[in-house]
Amino acid sequence: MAFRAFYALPTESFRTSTGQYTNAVHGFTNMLLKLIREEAPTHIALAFDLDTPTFRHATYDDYKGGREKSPAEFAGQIDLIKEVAAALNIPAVTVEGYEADDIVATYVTQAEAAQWQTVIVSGDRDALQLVTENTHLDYPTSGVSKSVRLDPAGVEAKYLVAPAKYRDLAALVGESADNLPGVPKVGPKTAAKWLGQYGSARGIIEHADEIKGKAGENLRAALADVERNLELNRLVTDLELPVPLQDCVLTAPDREAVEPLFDALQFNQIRERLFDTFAARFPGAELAAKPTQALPRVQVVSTAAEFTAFTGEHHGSPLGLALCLDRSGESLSTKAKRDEAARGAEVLALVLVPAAIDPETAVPAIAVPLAEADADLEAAVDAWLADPDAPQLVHDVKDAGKRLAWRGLSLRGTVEDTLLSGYLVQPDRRNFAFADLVTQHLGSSTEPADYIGGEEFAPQSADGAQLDLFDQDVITGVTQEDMARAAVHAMLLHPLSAALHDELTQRHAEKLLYELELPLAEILLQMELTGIAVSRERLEALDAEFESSITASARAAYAVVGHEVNLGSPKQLQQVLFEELGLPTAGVKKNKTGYSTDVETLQDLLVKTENEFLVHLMNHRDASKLRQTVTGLIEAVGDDGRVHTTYAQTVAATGRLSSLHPNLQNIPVRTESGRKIRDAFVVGEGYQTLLTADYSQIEMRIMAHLSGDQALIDAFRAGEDLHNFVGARVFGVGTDEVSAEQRSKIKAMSYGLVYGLSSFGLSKQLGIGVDEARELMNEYFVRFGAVRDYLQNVVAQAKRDGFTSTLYGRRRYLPDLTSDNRQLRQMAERAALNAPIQGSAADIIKRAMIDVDAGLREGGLSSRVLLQVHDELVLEVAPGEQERVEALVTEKMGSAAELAVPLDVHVGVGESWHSAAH
DNA sequence: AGGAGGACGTA
DNA sequence: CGTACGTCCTCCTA
Repeated sequence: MAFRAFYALPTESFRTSTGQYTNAVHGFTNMLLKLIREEAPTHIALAFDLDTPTFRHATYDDYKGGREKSPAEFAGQIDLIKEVAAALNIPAVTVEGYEADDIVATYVTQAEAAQWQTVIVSGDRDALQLVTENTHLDYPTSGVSKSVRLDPAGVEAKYLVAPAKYRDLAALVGESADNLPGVPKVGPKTAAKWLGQYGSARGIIEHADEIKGKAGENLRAALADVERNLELNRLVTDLELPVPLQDCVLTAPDREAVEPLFDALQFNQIRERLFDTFAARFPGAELAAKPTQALPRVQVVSTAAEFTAFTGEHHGSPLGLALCLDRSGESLSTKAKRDEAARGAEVLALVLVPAAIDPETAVPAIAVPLAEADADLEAAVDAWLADPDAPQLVHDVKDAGKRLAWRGLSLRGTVEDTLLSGYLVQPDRRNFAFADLVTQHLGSSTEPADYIGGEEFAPQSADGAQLDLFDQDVITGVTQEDMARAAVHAMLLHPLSAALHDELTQRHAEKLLYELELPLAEILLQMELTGIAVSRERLEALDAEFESSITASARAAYAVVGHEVNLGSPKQLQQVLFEELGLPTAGVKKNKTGYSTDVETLQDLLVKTENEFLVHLMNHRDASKLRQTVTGLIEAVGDDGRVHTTYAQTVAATGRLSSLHPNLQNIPVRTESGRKIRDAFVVGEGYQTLLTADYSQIEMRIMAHLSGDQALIDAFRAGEDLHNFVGARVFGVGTDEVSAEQRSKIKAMSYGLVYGLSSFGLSKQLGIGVDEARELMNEYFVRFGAVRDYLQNVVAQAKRDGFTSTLYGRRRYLPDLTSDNRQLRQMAERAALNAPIQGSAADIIKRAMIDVDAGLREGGLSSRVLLQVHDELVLEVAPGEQERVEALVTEKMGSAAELAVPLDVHVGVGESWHSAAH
């Protein structure tokens, strides 16, 4: 069952911050609680195998042979399950030399004798032989959550024989899981037929001579196997058990035993379920989860006076702020539409809750129905939101700020954002939903019911009248439940932000939050709201251009093969390339579906065969990809003629931003036709020009700084062409004698090093031998030895600490560095190599964005930052400000960090993104 | 309808 | 067997 739980749940989602996987523990514990809840057993025991040999191994060397070693992620989870069992006072029984099944068989036999009702829960078919009228088997059908309950009739219906004869059937058929071969070509049906005729396996063996045909021959040849199987699959029913059956009484667990273990396992939701389960089973026991704070009464305010009275009372101390959003899009048919609706959902109401809730006070917390607010109330709310001395706690300030901005409200003065602090604490997490952070960091739930103590949530109107439950007209579109959820959310922001603040303090990351991420969120919000202007005409012209290119190359491709084929389908392409056209498959790389059809493969094939189809296919790929980008952009143009991306500030584990809806960080630039797309990003109405500013070779500079390699530092200080400089030293020639080919090799290697490139990878990329690549790397490291020392040291240090750090102290945790799985470990090593470099670059440009933004404000300039593309900023320059902005951006970006080498910034201006960059 | 897999765009 | 991302398409399954 533990193994089943392991395979049923994703390892990635169940991992503690120390790197221990817990998915099997989680699934198993869950299954156990469900059993206790639904079966209400009086007695319970768990049986485990040991990893030492059993008497069956002594009989048959290859017993259970050929099994794969259990995955590294499973390691330790059985022991943890045993610890869970111990905390719950449930015996976890093992017997030296025997298997779990034998333990089960012994208990069941004793229970039978006492005429108990018993349920066996096991995924091992050997248990089928134990089923009787009083002993049933829960046999899992998928994962650990679904199973069938088998009684004797059920066994017979499913396995064609009565439980008592199942052993005989299995002996004939064989059991692959135990590496026990049976009679060849004899499956359950034949075996069952024979058993019907001769009564038992013994009877069949005695009458083996009478059985006709091929099956009979096979049987006679396999008699020894059948005999052996019969011996091995008989379960032992008279073991000496360390815990007698009558001692396996289910009792209430000790909270003191459960809490520290579940803390260590970082199980929070399941912990509540556990206490609920046992509280229901043992009403007297003091088990219920710690009582949670009551939800405050929430007063719905409808006048500016009520609002300012409340906020005035709490002036200077932070209020938890939560929004009620329009949820009408939730019923849309597809996920894509629902997601889009959710992104654009309006704010209908906001709820404010103070840190200390005084139940005696007339107004402990308030809800403000924006949808119904009059101008005065709206103005009062805006004044409060924008007041820097009226601090708020928020989860996802950028999102909240954007939704408020859509209704003309500006959010300033947010002092804590639990999304951002959650990210800094665990940067590799993908999901920072508020409810998940609460369960993880506070161990409590966000369900309103848990805070209302069984009473219905009952907000009041100003005159103290209780508002009608489920009266959705109280606040337009907002139900009582919505409000209750928002109130819980706003209330929990206080303890959650405190808990996260503590964790940030422990890892010295407060500055990252307060001086980097939080101020940046405000800038990103403005960038998203502003968007970047595009020329619809240019985009549409490109769309048409790429479309005709697609049509032409498709037609030409069809002509070569003689029929139409979906060129966008790798599956159909495999058929055409390797079967119809008969292109050589030797050396072609494979993926899960067969031979790869990626560009690299197509290029290789083209060199080998010069088949024209490949050219048309690649042209088709290029044009399709470009068209996708263009169509996506056209669809994304807003009513203001601008494209508004959203920056994800808590996605990239290294500290980078990512861009989505649409992604403006992957607009083509490498090819000529791709660059035309950048020409469609233009300066907006009322502005003079676009300006791009990018760091040159920032990651290499960071590597020079972090490694302290004097040769590399000198290269940057000399201001020479980096790759020529490095090439000159590696190849032992003058700086101006480095050939173009040498330069490109050096360039590939320099960048590759930042990613943990191997000599194999380098050889593949450069199309040279592995030896030559290794030689090249050796030569490089002879000249730049401190780089090698640094890279090795980063990994070693990360292995000791469990995390890497950037220049600004941003951490990335890499538990896989100590994995037994070589592939996982090596991936983690490369990530460890890269994270400080990529992450420091991310820190630096974030710092620069804040400084540039501040500089623009202080200088009274109305130019603004529009985009960030990892090492590049795109600004929109107001008339007459170009010179000052150029100087400002160059200065602020150049001074964002003090490195051992200069930070070079390249600035360009132009009416489009493309022309500004060239 | 939704997920997996493949492919490919950026730094 | 080079890091970090997001999006699109096709194909398959529920």
